[in-house]
Amino acid sequence: MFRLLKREGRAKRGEFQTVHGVIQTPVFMNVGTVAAIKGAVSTQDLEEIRTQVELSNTYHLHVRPGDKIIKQLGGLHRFMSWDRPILTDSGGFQVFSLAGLRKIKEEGVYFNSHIDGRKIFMGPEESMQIQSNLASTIAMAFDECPSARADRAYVKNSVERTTRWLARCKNEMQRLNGLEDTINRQQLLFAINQGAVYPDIRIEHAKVISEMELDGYAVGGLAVGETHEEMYHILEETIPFLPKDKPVYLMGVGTPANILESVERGVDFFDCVYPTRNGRHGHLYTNHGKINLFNAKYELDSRPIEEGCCCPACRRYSRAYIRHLLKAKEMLGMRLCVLHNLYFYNTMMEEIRAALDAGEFAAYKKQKLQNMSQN
RNA sequence: GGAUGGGUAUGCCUAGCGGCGAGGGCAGCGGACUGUAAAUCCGUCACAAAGAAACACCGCAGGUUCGAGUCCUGCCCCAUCCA
Repeated sequence: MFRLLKREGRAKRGEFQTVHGVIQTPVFMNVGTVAAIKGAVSTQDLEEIRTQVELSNTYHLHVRPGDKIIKQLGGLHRFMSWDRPILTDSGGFQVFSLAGLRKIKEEGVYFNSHIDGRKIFMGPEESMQIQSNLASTIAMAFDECPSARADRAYVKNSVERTTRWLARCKNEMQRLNGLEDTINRQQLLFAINQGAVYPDIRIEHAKVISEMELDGYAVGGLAVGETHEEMYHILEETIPFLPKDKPVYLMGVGTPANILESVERGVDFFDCVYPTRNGRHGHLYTNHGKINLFNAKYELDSRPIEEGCCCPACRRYSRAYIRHLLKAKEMLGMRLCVLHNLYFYNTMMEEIRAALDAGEFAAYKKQKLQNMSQN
């Protein structure tokens, strides 16, 4: 399933086989929480900017339009017209991000819908059933993502519950994959390591879940308030205790620099809202650092966002024009910015893979970081 | 010429109905955002300034009052209507 092609230190170049095609790793998954990449991005756009995997969310799609409706329509792939891999997050992150709207119990989590306030219960079994209905390529285990500021006792408790939840997820997923009317009967399941910034809890949890034989292993609960150094330290401490023959997914991360540092520490999968959200907010990634197109200094700038960039925005439009679109709140402005940023991320991942293939990742990383810090 | 309604800070719009050192919105300028409750949020937006000390033309000029953006008088503009 996961084939290791090359190693450089802890960094890995691999291929992950799925029923929806092969994923070349390291990979950045493009985030489309509600089965849409915000910013009016179409499937055709994603093909053009060479997206490999799209990410959607269990909680959001359960609330609207409803996973049963998506199942009736043939699953998420058919629904959104995307035939390549899709990873669905389990709703675990919403336990964290919707903190004001939920209550955690052993059986699962009681949410109040952020759309209409109605009560929703989601536990490990429900999350698996929803993800099975969505028929994503990869399902994520239902976890709790504790805050970086949570104290040790809370985190220990929470992680132990997440482990019990993982066992339930695995059983339920096996059951669902065995059912006749399941759309994707080869749906994969990734476990999620937690433990906040406590290395011993992380390591202990990594050991326990490694023995449970999942298809991949995520590191969750990072980039939620701790420093970059703490995050890198946790990755260094934890990843060695995850299975060597399974992909490692760092959830929700991150900046281009975060990705380069994390690839070096053994991460294979990434996802982050930065390229899409920052794009919508006019913040653009370039090889010379990040620029904010809303700034007055770009008013008369007739250059593309980045010289030499082949994305749909840079091939035709100037910074001044895109700035105007953003200021005029024209949708095209956001769209072009989101496409540029996703293209930047997807292209950087291609460069990373090429560098790993060539055994030159260390040099590539150093050069890329140096370039990007110029601004 | 008459009637009515208005003129509020750096651009525009607006709250205000005797305690205002004047509230809000837009525009402008800047920032934040890491498994997306986010095309969102925050700051700034007269001058000066951490001081019981400084201090704005609320169209203009007077007046009433302890106190006026608010009330009164006159004037100047703007809008609409009528001659």
